Amino acid sequence: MRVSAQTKAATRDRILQAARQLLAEKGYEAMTTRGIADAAAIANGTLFNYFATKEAIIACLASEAIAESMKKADANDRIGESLEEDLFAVIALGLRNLKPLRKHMPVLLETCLSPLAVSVSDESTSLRVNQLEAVESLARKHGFGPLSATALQLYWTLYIGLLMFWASDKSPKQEDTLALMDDSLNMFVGWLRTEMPDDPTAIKPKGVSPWPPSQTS
Amino acid sequence: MRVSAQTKAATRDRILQAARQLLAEKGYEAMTTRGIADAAAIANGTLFNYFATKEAIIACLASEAIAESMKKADANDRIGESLEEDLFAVIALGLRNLKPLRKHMPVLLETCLSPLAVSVSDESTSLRVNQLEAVESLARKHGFGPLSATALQLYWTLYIGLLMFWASDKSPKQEDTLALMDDSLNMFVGWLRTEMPDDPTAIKPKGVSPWPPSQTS
DNA sequence: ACGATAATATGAGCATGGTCATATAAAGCC
DNA sequence: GGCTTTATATGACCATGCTCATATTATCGT
Repeated sequence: MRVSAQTKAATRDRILQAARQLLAEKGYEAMTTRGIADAAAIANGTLFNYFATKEAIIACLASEAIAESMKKADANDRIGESLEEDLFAVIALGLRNLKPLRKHMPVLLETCLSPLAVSVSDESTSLRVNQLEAVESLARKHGFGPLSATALQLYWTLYIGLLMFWASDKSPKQEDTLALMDDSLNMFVGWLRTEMPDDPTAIKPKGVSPWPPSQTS
Repeated sequence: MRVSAQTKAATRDRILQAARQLLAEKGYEAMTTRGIADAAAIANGTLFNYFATKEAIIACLASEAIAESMKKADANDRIGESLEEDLFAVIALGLRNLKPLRKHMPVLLETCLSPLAVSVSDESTSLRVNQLEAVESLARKHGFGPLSATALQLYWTLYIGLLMFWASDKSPKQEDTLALMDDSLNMFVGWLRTEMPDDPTAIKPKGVSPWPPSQTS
């Protein structure tokens, strides 16, 4: 039973669509693989030809959402006044794209985004790598040298913590999350300024020395 | 079938012991509730009279380990030169007590320690609360005002990130974890110094003004 | 057109975590 | 000691995630 690549892609899409809907309707646990298979009009076993595990399915949903936002962020390569500002913009964009999945972030984080994770799926690792590359590139543009592994580790930890907070943020427009984001980034970039050596090859914005570790914001 | 409190406690202990052993032997997934029940010489259903879920069992193991270290930390109320130093000591002690569970930290973190979590069990929330109280108390002793909710949030995020890293730290004596811990704490306390107002009611060590936001370490 | 081939679909089946009606026996009362 | 009460133990049972031997059918060589 050979099936054209087109058909396969279509089936994959049906699965993802079904999963998206069921996740929204009933939540992660009540969304069963049998339910997804039924909604996608395939047998239960077939589902696992497309995705190795139930987790892989939602990992894919999350991955798509974040990848989407990274693409948009890449397109807009305007450089802001500070690294904080630019990171803020990128992350905020990511949150906007993840909005439909917000209520299910705990599961997503536990299953596929956990920092330095067991690397469940390729999706999730590439997701992390991409994001960190974007951060590094932004940092470079703001006159920082290459970020140490530790710096990236800390960034990712703070990012995950932020997503966690966002997931259960009860404030009306989730403005508490924005506040936490502000603090996280201030803390992170402030620390970077004290730790990272200046990178002479970097593009320094406006001729202003990018590394006097003085001001807070 | 009434059973004395003694017997119940003994059964509970047998369960925990069995779980500890099976976890060490076979890992979390291969440790089945039936296996635990058998090893504890009770029926499968009985297990769930003592622990609501499989997760609750390991949450209990982790909780005990950390609580143990908190007790030791409380006993030793010597104040060091800096807040970083004291936090370092507390966390290092915690890691020592968690050592037997190190290889299973990912599961533990996912299931019962996740930040701002769904609050699976009382064990885990009280665990977080206790730890944060200890941090706050230490901060006070070093001349910081009461920590904001954000500060505690950031601390917990960094702590979880550290445990994550530790879990998969491949360096011989996990010295990379200590390095990350150092950086995390420097970043955190450095940020605290720029953010927190001085607290005049706090015990200030050695009459030295505890809040000039200048030096790095 | 028509097998032969092999990629894909299928669903019975497995072990698991967890539930619940029922069985069991310890404690209290006479 | 026998009878009642009731907290606890029990294991058959359920739905679930996932596997795998088998069935199915699109494609290709002729």
